[in-house]
Amino acid sequence: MPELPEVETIRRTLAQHVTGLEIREIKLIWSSAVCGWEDQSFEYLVTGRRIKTIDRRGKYLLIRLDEDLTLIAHMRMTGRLNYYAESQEPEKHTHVVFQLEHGEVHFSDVRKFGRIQAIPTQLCISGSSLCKLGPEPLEAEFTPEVLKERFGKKTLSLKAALLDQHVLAGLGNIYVDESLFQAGISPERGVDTLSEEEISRLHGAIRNVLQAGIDAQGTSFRDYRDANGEKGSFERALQVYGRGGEPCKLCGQALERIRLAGRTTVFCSKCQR
DNA sequence: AAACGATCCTGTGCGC
DNA sequence: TGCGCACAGGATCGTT
Repeated sequence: MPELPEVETIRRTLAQHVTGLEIREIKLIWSSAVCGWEDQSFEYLVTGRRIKTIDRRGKYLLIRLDEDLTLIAHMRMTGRLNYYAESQEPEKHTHVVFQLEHGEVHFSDVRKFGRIQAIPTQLCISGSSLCKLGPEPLEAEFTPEVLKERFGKKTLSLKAALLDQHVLAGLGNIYVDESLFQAGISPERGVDTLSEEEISRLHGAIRNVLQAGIDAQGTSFRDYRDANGEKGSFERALQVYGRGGEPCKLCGQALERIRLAGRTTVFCSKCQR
């Protein structure tokens, strides 16, 4: 499932191929995957525009086009953006094909949850759901003090808080469980029970884990691929995610597997307090 | 206001 | 071997 490290990897691999290229034609195979601005169709807005840069905010990919238009793409669980230098027949779950002046980009999604939306760039700053997102965990402005402030007066579990994109942007089920393991803190703890030292440890663990994920080009537990169709390698470094019942790599005790905040949660009840 | 559950989808993998 | 069902999960919406 693309979380921050996976979306960042897609951003980097896609940008290498498509920066500066014009979008010549859109093929909509399943039109619900895209959404235009007001009554204008997605094809009308996007066709003929040039790709300037590609940014990322949390798990959102922001494809900046000229004339101040932005494509906001979200992969949800199984979405993919693939670049092909040569024209390709769309695969079974490909919903949109962007034909560029060189090559094409295919947006595919088995579970049909991913979306691409075209909106005026200024609306990304005020007026879209993007401006409600929490801070970027890898930016210098994100400090332990900011994390504490984001938790505020909430009383919910750490698991629920860290999955909430309004608290902190970019974490999903994999990296929340991994961060909490590295910090040695139980996902069941309320956010209001952490000491200063624990907040600081959690902050450091989140940044470590996300950076390691990016360095490994993401986690390909199931469906994730980058824009070149390559898998990531971070699944080999996973300490807890997907390892319920298996021995903890630190103490050997069997890892707990519970349901928390509506998500499968794996942790070590001995190492995480 | 905060927190929780239901919803959307389809492929995978399990049990019988 | 084959069938059916639970499960996986991010964000949004509605309800408590």
